[in-house]
Amino acid sequence: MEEQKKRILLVEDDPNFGTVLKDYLMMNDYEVTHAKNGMEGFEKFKKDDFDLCILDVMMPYKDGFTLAKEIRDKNTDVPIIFLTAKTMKEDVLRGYKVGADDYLNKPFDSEVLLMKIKAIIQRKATETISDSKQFEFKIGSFDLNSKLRFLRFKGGDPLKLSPKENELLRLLALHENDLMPRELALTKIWRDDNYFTSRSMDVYIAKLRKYLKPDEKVEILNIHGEGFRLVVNS
Amino acid sequence: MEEQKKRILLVEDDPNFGTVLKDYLMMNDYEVTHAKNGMEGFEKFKKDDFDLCILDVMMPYKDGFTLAKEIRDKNTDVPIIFLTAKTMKEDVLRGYKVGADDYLNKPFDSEVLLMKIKAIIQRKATETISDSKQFEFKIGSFDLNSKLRFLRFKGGDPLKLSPKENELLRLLALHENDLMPRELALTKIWRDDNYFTSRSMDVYIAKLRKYLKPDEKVEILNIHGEGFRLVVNS
DNA sequence: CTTCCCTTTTAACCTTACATTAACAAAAAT
DNA sequence: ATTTTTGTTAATGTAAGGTTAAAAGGGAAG
Repeated sequence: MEEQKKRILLVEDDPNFGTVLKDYLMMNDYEVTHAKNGMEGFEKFKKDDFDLCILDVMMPYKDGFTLAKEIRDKNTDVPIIFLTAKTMKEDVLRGYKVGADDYLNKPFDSEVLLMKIKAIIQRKATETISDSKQFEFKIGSFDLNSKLRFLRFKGGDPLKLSPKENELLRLLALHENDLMPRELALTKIWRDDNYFTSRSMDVYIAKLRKYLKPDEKVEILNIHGEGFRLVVNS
Repeated sequence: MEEQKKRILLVEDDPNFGTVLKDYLMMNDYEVTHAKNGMEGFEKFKKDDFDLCILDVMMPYKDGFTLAKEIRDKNTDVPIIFLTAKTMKEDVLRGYKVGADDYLNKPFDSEVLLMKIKAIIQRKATETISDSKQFEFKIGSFDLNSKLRFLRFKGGDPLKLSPKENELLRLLALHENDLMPRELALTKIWRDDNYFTSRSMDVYIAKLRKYLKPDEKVEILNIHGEGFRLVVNS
């Protein structure tokens, strides 16, 4: 059963150690983004959604704590694990202060790290209850519930949407009446922008158009070379 | 306002170390129950509600893991911290398997322990908001008593549920009409998310559907790749 | 220790759901 | 005019879920 891979942001300045760790994590089915310093780490963090951050404490320019604090300011929820050089009590305490979820002393056992990662990610998974209103949209006379993945026309029987259909329609709805760039959907939903994913997206646009036909006020327009626009005519 | 003191169950066979640790925790405003071995630990656990369990791994008669497993069977939520004699990888891994939240190697720094305790208790506190003591549910014309593990249809003869059936139905009921993520059930009930546990869960879903058949208004819907939804149609 | 019963997991087989790719048509851009 | 982009439908391959049955565990009682 292919689960969605969990995404990890790894910030580690030692290139050897960083690469080894990255490879190890990737071998264990995580999608890893490796940043070589605090600056880069923060940039990458802002660009993407991660399920976990692993931060080295000792780094030039911007140490792990400072980075963690910045990350916490943007997002109070991502779990953070610190890698500390050795048992430095101050480090550990400071880490917890900025809201770390755990720490590991180098050198550490890789299997233990894996277990911690698993435990932490699972923990977060159970916490995530519901931010309901993020997931409900009105599109003309349709109701889209993108958490339960259905589309209902005027209180009729809900039409089940596939994950991709759902995500795409949701993105369009988020940009209602505005341009939803092709590239955006491809990078956010397909996580890759190439000929095939692009054609795949077109197929999904066709499906959505079919679903939305019952309300002739709602249409998905193409903006050649740019993307699509979900419009609701009054 | 006087905060309710957090209750800790400390199971540690070394009388000296145990007493010192207990005193230290009490000095830091925790209410501590100290059990000298696994048996006693379990007895005390059953008698009271605790916010956290700290278990020594190495104990005569009943080691920390066995105890943890018993505790987990009774309560899937209490955080557990293990104290391991030294960095024994096997211990650590085994600990996580039975659902530990963390572990500490002896000798450890007491301040670090305090931080961990604080972090863990806080974590649970944010998780456990409304989800407190919900053990009785109305599901269409069924009554589920998940404390006694039975399901009754319109006041008829109660059907006895197995532990897993019960837990699963309870989770579904807690999320009635909403998505109950697969991952949630697997991590909370099966404590592991892999192909086999996932298939096992499907088997249980089939069983529950059979049990719920008498009321055709009640159904368990699948949301492909996400989880299940217990719906009660009006 | 063995047997029995209850629970859970594993296996097997089948159905449904999804995403991708191909193929061809139509628009739009150059 | 012809190259690129988009529209649409259908075919294909794979993964997830439904269901039943058999195997494996585990605890209590004999």
